[in-house]
Amino acid sequence: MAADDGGRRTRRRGDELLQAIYSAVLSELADTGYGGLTMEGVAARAGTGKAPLYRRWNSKDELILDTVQHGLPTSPAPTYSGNVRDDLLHLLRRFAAALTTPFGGAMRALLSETHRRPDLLAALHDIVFQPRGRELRAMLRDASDHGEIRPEVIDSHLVDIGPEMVMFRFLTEGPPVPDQTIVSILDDVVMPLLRRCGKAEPEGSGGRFDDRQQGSAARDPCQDGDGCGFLRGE
Amino acid sequence: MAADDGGRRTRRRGDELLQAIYSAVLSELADTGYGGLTMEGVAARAGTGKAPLYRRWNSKDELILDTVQHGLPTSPAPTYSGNVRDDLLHLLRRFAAALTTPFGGAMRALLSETHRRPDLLAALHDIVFQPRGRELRAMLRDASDHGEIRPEVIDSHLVDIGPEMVMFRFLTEGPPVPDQTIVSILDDVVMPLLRRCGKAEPEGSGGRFDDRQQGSAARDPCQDGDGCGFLRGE
DNA sequence: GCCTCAAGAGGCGCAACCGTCTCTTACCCT
DNA sequence: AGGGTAAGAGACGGTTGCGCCTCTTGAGGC
Repeated sequence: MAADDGGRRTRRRGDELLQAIYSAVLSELADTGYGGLTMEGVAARAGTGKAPLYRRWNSKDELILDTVQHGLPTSPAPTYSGNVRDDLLHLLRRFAAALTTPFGGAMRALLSETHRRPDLLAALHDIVFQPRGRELRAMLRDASDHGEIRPEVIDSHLVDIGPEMVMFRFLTEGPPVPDQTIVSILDDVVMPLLRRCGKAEPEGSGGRFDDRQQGSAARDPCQDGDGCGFLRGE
Repeated sequence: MAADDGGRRTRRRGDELLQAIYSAVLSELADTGYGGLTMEGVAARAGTGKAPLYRRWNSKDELILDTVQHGLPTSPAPTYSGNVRDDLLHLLRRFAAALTTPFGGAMRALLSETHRRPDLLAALHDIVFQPRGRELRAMLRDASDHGEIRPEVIDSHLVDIGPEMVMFRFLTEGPPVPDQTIVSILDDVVMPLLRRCGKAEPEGSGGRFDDRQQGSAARDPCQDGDGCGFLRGE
């Protein structure tokens, strides 16, 4: 009955079983969505029974949260090679490729539930967004040291636009994100913003801002140094 | 039992009832998600029974698709006032405000299902993305005629970045999108890209593109004139 | 004011899933 | 080798929603 074996004779335990369950949760999320995920479906896909699930987790929500915290695939940190465009292109392509795996479907399903599950949103930020944002910024710092990009953008949200737009295209058009879309995002949006183009001064005519709380954020977000996670300030 | 009346004595018919059902569907989508939406929940929230639902639609999927096609709230088309930044700021704020209503929650729920429901994705594009993209472009054409922005960006995806980023922030942080985020998106990303900053030429060193299919798309997307819907080419 | 139609309410059988449980049996430790 | 532990499988009662149904009653046309 197991989905991924033809007639396994061995009986898995411990970490091997755990990884199979995590993998099954991601696939179930991708296939059936958050609301459609069932414990029986996870058990069947993992080739196990419900008892091992309920022995480890008390509920579906706990299982999913734990999967986010410990069962998501990891990706290697980007490194600076001397050409920041090549590095970013590689990073965006890797990201787009990852979204074609169950990881992408799971992300889609999880994002639709974040307003009902703040703990899940926090976990996504802790596990996915902020670590990858930190790695990306470390790489861009090297690029900045070589004069390839403006240093002041590194601590701004501008850095995150590339992955954000790839993710957005994934969400609204589904995988795979075409390679030419990735290249366009990089060359038409990301590189111009990172390289030379400063921020636009609001038109000289009239009041510069009609906002209440513009402060420094509207002009130079995150200049305070922290508060610049991958997708949101922390 | 009805959610929105205290003890209605009247009995609604025709369009009044239809609108109540559409509204209930949107609220249910926002509250319970796509998988969590039930016909009984819709009926209860609309203050009606299941029979009027099944009299009009054969299934849950049909009801939801029809709601997308006929029950979504409309927004006034943006007009050019002489200052494109003010107009875009107003547009983005209006969009962000709309996302705090059940419309936003419904969009979140629907987007998580688009890979399973291509018809739904197509409906979203036909009803939401493309019409609004057309209106936005019409407004920007006026701005271009006044020399406020570069004319060549109007038929590119750059135009859509503003709404896209607001939507992305909504999806990953939940409503409401802070006003300073909107202002930052506008002044740090959208206006610089629309105004003066050309696209980046890939570094002179080495091969310009290591892509297979760069063609014209990587350098000047959508210069062919069509294929530039709000969120995707058509 | 009568008559028709459909709204509002909810019962019904069916199916799926939950969370618990029992039972057998493979794995691991000593 | 033997014994404890947990994996794999699935039965169970309970709950929930589906889709269909009936029934009563208010609304609107004539």
